[in-house]
Amino acid sequence: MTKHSRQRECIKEFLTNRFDHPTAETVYLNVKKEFPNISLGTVYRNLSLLSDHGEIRKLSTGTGPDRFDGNTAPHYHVLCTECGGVLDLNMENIDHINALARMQFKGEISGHVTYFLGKCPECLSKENQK
Amino acid sequence: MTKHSRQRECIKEFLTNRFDHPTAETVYLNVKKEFPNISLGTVYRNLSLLSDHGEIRKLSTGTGPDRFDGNTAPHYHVLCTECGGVLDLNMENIDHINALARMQFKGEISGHVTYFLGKCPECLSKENQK
DNA sequence: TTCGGTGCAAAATCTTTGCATCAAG
DNA sequence: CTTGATGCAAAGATTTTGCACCGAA
Repeated sequence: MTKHSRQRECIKEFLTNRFDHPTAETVYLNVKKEFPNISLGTVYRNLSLLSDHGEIRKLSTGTGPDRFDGNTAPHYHVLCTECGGVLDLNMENIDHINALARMQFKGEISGHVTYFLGKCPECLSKENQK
Repeated sequence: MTKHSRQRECIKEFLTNRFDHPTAETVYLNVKKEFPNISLGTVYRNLSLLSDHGEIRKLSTGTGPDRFDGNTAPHYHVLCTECGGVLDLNMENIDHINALARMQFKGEISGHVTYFLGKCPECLSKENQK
């Protein structure tokens, strides 16, 4: 029931080649180069659709707009508290914390959302230069 | 430099006695009973201030408005994917994951944000009644 | 031809802010 | 008095949506 769309394909491809977890606005600005008439609404619609289909991942950072990740393999992120950037973290899987949560919870635990806070290498070195 | 304010005191007290992690809107509606003229803006300003001072905690759930917790002791939460409610989880501390993150990250890790996804006991039992 | 997708603009949702006035210290 | 806090309304930021038209199957 989902038809093919060149815009959606372009959005997905863009995300697959970016590793800085861009916002919808950034995706919009870039996809606009290939589709000058595309609208932000279409970008949001496609990002939701791709995310619902598990083809991309949506990241909510608690501050500012949501970000999107073309890498759907399980991994974690670090949110830089200085520049607001989001970096990948290839740390080992920590699904064992789900079991810890289940130990005292009377409902059902299906998973968890975790991201780390800190400073990215760039902001850290700028700081040390002072 | 922070002056005392009866409104802020009331907001804090309200949060201290609620355990369902209300949104700013809910805080507003309730504090309004005591201060009929209070405005949403004042509620937001005070929630930010209290949060900055570490007197309450702000919870971003990735869906819908932020929620606030009067309990500042470290603990985790479960977000019910059915009703959207947020429940406390008194599980053991998992700060060891910060060390795991540091193992491969070249920047600085200061902490983490984690919440679990699942179904609360109420939604789970309603589901089983079908 | 059919029905999902698009562009555009308006609306919805959540939060912040400017400003005149109020009240705590 | 002085200065932070408040109430109100307007503005901001982000995301969603209605609708007429377009394009994929």
